Formats: sequence, structure tokens, C-alpha cells
Amino acid sequence: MEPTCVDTSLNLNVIPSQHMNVAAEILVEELQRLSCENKRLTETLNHMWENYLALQKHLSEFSQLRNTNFEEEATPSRKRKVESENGINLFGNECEEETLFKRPKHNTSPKVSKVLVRTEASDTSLYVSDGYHWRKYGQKVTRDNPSPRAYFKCSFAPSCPVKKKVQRSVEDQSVLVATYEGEHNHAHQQAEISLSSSQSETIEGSVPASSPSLSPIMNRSAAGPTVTLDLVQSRSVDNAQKSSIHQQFLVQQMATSLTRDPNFTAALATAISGTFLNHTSTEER
DNA sequence: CGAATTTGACCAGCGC
DNA sequence: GCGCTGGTCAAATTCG
Repeated sequence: MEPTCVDTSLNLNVIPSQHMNVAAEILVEELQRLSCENKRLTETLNHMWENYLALQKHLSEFSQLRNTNFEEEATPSRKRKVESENGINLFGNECEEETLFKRPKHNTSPKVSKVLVRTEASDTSLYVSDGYHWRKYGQKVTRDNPSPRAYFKCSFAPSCPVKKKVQRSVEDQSVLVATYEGEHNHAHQQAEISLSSSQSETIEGSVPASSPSLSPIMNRSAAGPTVTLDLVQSRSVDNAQKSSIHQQFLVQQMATSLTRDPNFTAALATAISGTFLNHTSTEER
């Protein structure tokens, strides 16, 4: 899609001083127009949020169905038996890694999410602090990446099925890529993670549907204003409350982006307006 | 001394 | 069937 730029700038230099009233009118009009657009964007965001929740619900239902079928059909091997005992064979909401599709027979697609963590270049450790307690159970050098991959299991609760893989990014050695699989079946140990809002970025294609985060790059060393965010889901948290927090965070992220980057503002406004207009036009039919 | 980490061996899936 | 690869296990080692 070709990005269309919406010019929201006001060229005050072209307005002569004797036409201040006219200029004021223009300003008021512009303000009203922006207010309308803002309202429309808010509505669009709410609509997208509702769609997202509906999709998540459908996926959840689908995964339960899949899981039931799996239990009836499968005769798990030794390893897989252990996994199913731990509940790791639950069919998750989202599957992002290509490798997960390569082994559909046994990989039952637990919920997978990726988090990128920026570290000091000199920091060679593979530890990502995320509020949970992890036990390292393996390390491997993989073919596609010269830096080793570390394997962790959540050790906060003995029966917790969540696993984590941590590896340095091929492109940027200072970035740690943490891949989480499964869902914690216990309360969050440290429910918050500090994110550097000034330096956080989103990575295309790595946003898990179930994760409240937008796959931020967390900067361990950066000082400055932080956004506190629950990165992982806890079953102990009330769903409605969780949704509310999530929605607030999304709105906050959106608002921050809109106010910060004029190009992004224009592109996003165009994209969302298009989606919104498409949606209303189909509803009218 | 118990917990955590390291590391080589092993296993299963996949492609050829 | 065989080799390659990713993932896991478990004994050995290190750490607090």
C-alpha cells in the first residue's frame, strides 16, 4: 500500500496580520477537524480492540478443541509424555516461529512470544530479567547463529510448563532475543518490568496476540522515563482487569507514537482511516 | 551442603 | 537408512 501523507501542518507565515480573524477561524476549523479525526481514531482503536478480543476468544476455543483431539489420538513418546504431563501440549493462540511449523506432528504450538532485550555490547551473558525465576537446563550453538542459545525452564513453580530460549540476535549482538513458550500457571513473582519508553521499538511480525507487550526492546542500561508493563500473563489476574490494562497500554502507545513522529502520524491516520472507512462501508451494505 | 549452572550425550524429527 | 539439527537430560562442577 502506498503511504499517503496527511498534511496537518499550519503555515502561519502566509496569514497577513490584518486577517487575524480569518486566521483564528482557520485555526478553530483546523482544531475541530483534528478533534473529529481524534475521535474517529479512538473509535477505530476501540473497534480494533473488540475485533482483537473476539479473535482471541475464537483461537482459545479452537485450541481447546485441538487439545481434546490431540489427547484422544496421540501416543506420546517418552519426551512428549513428559511435556503433556506438564501441560505443554496445550494448543496456544499464536505461533510465530517458522520452526514450529516444521514439526507439526509433535510440536503442539504452545503460546509463543518473543521479547528483544538490548544489553551492553560487552555483556556476554544470556540472562533476561523478566520477573520470573528461571533454571537453565541447556545451551546449544545453532546453525543459523554463531552465538549460543540458552534454554531455561520456569523454576518459580515446580509444575510451571513455561520455557524460555535466549539467544543473541544475528544482526545485532547487543540484542538478546528471548522466546517464551507456554503460559505460567502461577502468580507473577515480580509483576512489572521497566521499559525504556524513550527507546522502545516494535519488531514487525513478532507481536504475540496474547502478550500485553508490543515486543519492546528493553534497554537494561538506559536511564530516563520508563513505562511499567506486565509482560507476561498471569492467570491469577482478573481477565477484565487485564484487558483494561492492556487496552490502556495500547492507547498510551498509540498516543505516544502519534505525538512523537509526524510521519508516523500521517501514515497511521491514513491506514486507520482506510480500515475504518472500509469497515463502515461494508456495514452500510 | 544445597542450589544453580555447565556441558557432553542422547533422542526425535526432518530432508535427502 | 543416514546424517544433520534442535531440544532435553543428567552427571559433574561451581557458587553462595
